[in-house]
Amino acid sequence: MPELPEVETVARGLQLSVAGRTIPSVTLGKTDFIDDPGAVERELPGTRIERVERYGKFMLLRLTNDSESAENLQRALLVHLGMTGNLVPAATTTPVVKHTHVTFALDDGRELRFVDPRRFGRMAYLAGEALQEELTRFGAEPLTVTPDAFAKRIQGSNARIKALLLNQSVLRGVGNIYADESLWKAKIHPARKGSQLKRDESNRLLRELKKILHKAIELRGSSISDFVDTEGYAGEYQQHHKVYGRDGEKCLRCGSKIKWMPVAGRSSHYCPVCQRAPRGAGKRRVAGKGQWRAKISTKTEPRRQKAKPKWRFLTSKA
DNA sequence: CTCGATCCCTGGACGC
DNA sequence: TGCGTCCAGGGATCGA
Repeated sequence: MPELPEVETVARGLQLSVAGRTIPSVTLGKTDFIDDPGAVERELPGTRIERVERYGKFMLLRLTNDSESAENLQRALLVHLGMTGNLVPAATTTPVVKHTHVTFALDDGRELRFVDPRRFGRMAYLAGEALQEELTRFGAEPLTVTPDAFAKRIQGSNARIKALLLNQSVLRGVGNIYADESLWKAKIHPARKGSQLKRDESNRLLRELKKILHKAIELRGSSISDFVDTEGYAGEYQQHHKVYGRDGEKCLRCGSKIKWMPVAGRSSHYCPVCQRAPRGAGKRRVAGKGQWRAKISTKTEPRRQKAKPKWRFLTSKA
């Protein structure tokens, strides 16, 4: 599942493989994950992929056309890989795998294919102010944020630290795996409130998060299900996970049993001894009863049907 | 402000 | 073997 290191891996691969190429044409399959499919079909042909960057968990394909200088990169294709998405360069003779939803022809005869079985990925063509506006919705880049800025965002909130790490408007790029791993390394319980973290804890957390992200990038990310880089190789960081997916196994630091609890709607893996729980953690108030009950999952009822709101990059006001 | 619940989606794991 | 069911999870939205 692509988080910052996986997206960085793919972006670097694409920078080497497709930067500089022009897109003669675009072919769309299913489009329900595209903000404005018409814009992609209309605007992409004839543009050049100037460079490929990572922005949080997004990839930015910076585009130019003939009349623009490469310095004026006011157009971009934003691609979010969701959980199962990937952008893969391929020869046209390479068989098209199932769930290939977008094909960008390239001027060297190859294709860039967007494949995403679950279609949790997102794609949008944005230009000018809309592009700028979209990018400002996101928080700081984890690899470069200063300890001061990080502490300010964390300590200024009563939300739980796990939720803050996952919140893309606080930090951009951190997902469930690297949140759990960095909290374990920094010995901070996921349910601690941001405002309750001491400055040295906030510093430690950021330091460990950066180290983990760098190491994971070095190892081309974590391949949990079927993540592969641009050349088809799996990442290796999953072999270094200390808590993620290890519930029931022994803590590699103290030998206690790794536990699991839902925090911020996501499974959180932690060591109950190394990462001391805040007061009241693991309990919640049951509405109307005035009782406390263990928070361990009461599984949800069967869902009802509901109209599907079309996903938008920008909060639509029209 | 912060929370949980719900929805999107499909493949893989698991139970019978 | 072949069903059905549950689950994973990033992110938007909505109501509490």
